[in-house]
Amino acid sequence: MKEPTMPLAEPTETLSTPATDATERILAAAKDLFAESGFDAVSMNAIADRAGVSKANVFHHFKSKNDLYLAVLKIACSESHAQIDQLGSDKGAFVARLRDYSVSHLASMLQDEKISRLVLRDLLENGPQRGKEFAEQVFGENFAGLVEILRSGQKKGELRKEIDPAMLATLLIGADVFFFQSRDVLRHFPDVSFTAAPERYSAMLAEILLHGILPKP
Amino acid sequence: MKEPTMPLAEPTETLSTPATDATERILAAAKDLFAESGFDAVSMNAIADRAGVSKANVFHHFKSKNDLYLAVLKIACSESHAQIDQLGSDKGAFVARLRDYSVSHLASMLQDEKISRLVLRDLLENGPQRGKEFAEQVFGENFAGLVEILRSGQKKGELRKEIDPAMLATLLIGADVFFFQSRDVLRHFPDVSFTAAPERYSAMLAEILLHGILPKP
DNA sequence: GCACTGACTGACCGGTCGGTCAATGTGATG
DNA sequence: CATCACATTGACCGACCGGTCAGTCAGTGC
Repeated sequence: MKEPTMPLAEPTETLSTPATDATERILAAAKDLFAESGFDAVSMNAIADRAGVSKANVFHHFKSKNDLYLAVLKIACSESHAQIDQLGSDKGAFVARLRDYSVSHLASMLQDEKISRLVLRDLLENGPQRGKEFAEQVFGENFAGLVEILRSGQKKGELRKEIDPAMLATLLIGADVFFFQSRDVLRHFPDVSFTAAPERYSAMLAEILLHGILPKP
Repeated sequence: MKEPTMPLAEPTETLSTPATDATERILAAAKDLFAESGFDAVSMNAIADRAGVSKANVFHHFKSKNDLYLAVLKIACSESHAQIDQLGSDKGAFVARLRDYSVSHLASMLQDEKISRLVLRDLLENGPQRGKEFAEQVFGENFAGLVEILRSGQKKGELRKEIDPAMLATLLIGADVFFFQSRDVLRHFPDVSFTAAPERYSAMLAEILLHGILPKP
């Protein structure tokens, strides 16, 4: 926990860097630590140390620990939202779209692990609602978008009528979330061979689901 | 957080109850609180209060907070293990077995919510390994048992050869874990209709998977 | 020169944390 | 009754928590 690193990042930039330099360093440090260990397990001292500022300065830029956490979560949610937006491309056949969604969704989760962990932790924790609103909105739009894709496919007859789109969406997202959460554990099991190859996991997932989804095999 | 409840549970039993009365009350209180809020967010004072004893007495029966947590987790794991053992009944056809497993597994998770939350939290947390060994063992045996069922079904030709048993097992367990974790969130989504009916969720899950699994639809 | 501002800091606050300890009560054994 | 083992307790400790505060300092406008 002792990291007095980066006392001064780039001394040559002291004039060119904006006044918000410290604020951004604090946000970055908080993002890392909150994502890694959660709200309770991170102290303002630790954040200040990693950001290279004093604890009092953190309170100068953010009125409370909760405020800082909300700021971090808001940024994470907006970044998450941006990634999700470019997921539902309307091109191609339904099967291709679903395969694409499966691969892209998991890949985007793994791409910025910190953000995913941050949002997921806040969303699935049942403690005091800190910023559950933001996280739930992101998750909700993600979910609704997927349901929409499935429903449109269902109307065109590319998805069996008996299938509940919300159930299938839950299964798709749940499979990705579970992979994200448990890959470190699954890695220890001899039977599991896909923990290091998420794209293979996505492909197998789509394969299993499709052959139960397609109306005519 | 103020619950001075049960100062004396049953005063008539003071003699009939064994000397380990306090120990059991401490374990019960710790189980509840740890399952509800996790290790860090629970103080020894809170546990002592709920158990109706002094904090010093808790330290008399358990040498440290970590020790108490491990004791709770050990019990939870053994109970979890007992429930899992009666899951893999060898009777019936493969399809029925898989349907049965899907329903029973989720039901057993929901039956003792505290235990499930406790084990899952410890297992999926990436912080310091408190008792990850125990939780991982339980989860591992659960997983291995399911893989075994699937493999035997595959040998008899009741499961497509292209299917990776470990992948299918991950999907089955992951679907249940995700449902368990996110049902409070999913409940807020208008498209979702199964949050209050886990047996319907299990049935739909089996339905989707089977029609992709069965070699001849 | 001077007033003003915002970034920044070390020292400090009340409170809670996990953990310790000497003292007291109690029940069984002799 | 004396003794011993053990359950139980309130008082206490140092460490750390989130948060506050008085004050330093560099830059800016007049």
